[in-house]
Amino acid sequence: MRVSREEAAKSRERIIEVAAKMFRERGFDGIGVADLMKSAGLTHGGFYGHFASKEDLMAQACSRAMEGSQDTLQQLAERGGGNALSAVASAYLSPRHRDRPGEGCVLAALGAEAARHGSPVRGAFTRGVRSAIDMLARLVQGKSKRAKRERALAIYASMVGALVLARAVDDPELSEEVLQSVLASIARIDSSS
Amino acid sequence: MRVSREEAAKSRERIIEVAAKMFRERGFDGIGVADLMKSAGLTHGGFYGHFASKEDLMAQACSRAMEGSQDTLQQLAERGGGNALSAVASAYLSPRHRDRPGEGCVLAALGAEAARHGSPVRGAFTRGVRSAIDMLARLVQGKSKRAKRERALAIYASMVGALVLARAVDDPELSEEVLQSVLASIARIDSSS
DNA sequence: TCACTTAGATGATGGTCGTCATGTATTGAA
DNA sequence: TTCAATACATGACGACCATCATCTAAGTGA
Repeated sequence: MRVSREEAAKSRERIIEVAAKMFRERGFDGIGVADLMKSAGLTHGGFYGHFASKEDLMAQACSRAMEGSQDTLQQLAERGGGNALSAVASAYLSPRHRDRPGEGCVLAALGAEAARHGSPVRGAFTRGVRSAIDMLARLVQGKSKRAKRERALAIYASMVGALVLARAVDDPELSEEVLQSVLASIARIDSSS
Repeated sequence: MRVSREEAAKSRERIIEVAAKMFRERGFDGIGVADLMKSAGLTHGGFYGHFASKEDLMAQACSRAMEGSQDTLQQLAERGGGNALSAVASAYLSPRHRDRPGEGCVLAALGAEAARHGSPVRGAFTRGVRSAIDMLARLVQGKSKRAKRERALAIYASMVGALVLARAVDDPELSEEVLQSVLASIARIDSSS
């Protein structure tokens, strides 16, 4: 059942896209190659024609997911106008984001697991973190470039941590409180001078 | 090979202790029941005499790890004297903590994975988060109890997020920068009125 | 049009996993 | 001292896993 070059490229994209979503939803170990391929409308056999290994796909899926998040945040920032940081932060710290890990931040969903993997995966995360920091640094207030960057890092860390906490916790009220408190704190960090 | 009640209780403790460490190091899916039991000096057969399932052990191991972290932070706070928060934060955000997940914060190591599990595991996390917040709220400055708690939550989230970022990232310099920036930010949050 | 290439399907490999049934030796109670 | 209870060992189970060999049918370049 051969398909055209074009179709094959589309298949490859579909696999990466599906993987980017399902890894975030279920974790790297929570979904197997065969199920991934089935979700992309294929059987497991063709997998190793597209990717060197599952870890190879993991790295590519993480890169893809990072790019997606980057685009989303960029759009939020542009639409947010004068209050770009607050637009970004309140979308990131929304119940909607908390409840849809498959479309959300890769760091919050897979950061801890990524730490246990090799260079390809970690490299994707490193690039993603760098560009997120750069983007946030453009949105925060601050006297110097240095101060802005430091603030951006602190804000990014608190957003990621808040999402991890809000997801791990069983009590909806506590979960909500985490999101709200960190949102308030970010506003305070940004407006302090 | 039967053993005294006392010995059996010790075995049980050993299994929980080993699991608390290895789950944090390798993730819930990264270590199997058989290997866990071998690390505790036993064979896999006795496992289901002590625990109802692997998930049952996961929950108990997380509770145990939470208690351990709580004790560690408590000691740091007491020894830190007037600067208790800074003592806690700089230990939490140290390279040592980053590089030893097996003895460190469960939230940072397993929070994202825990979100994909059932009530027993999530419940352990909920209790752990609550007591960490309560402890931090006693260390931070603030006008009201309410303000202290909000600050404690924000600080906790930023610490957890910073550790996740610092571990996920491949570049040692960037990793160090994350820890330092968040440490500085926490000091600023605490001293701002 | 024909030969070559190749995307993807089928199926098998050896390994690991959680879980449970059974055996056995020792403890703890009568 | 005897006997039931039980902590742990051995071993097996069915399910799943990543990976690869092989086959096929259809696209591609000549």
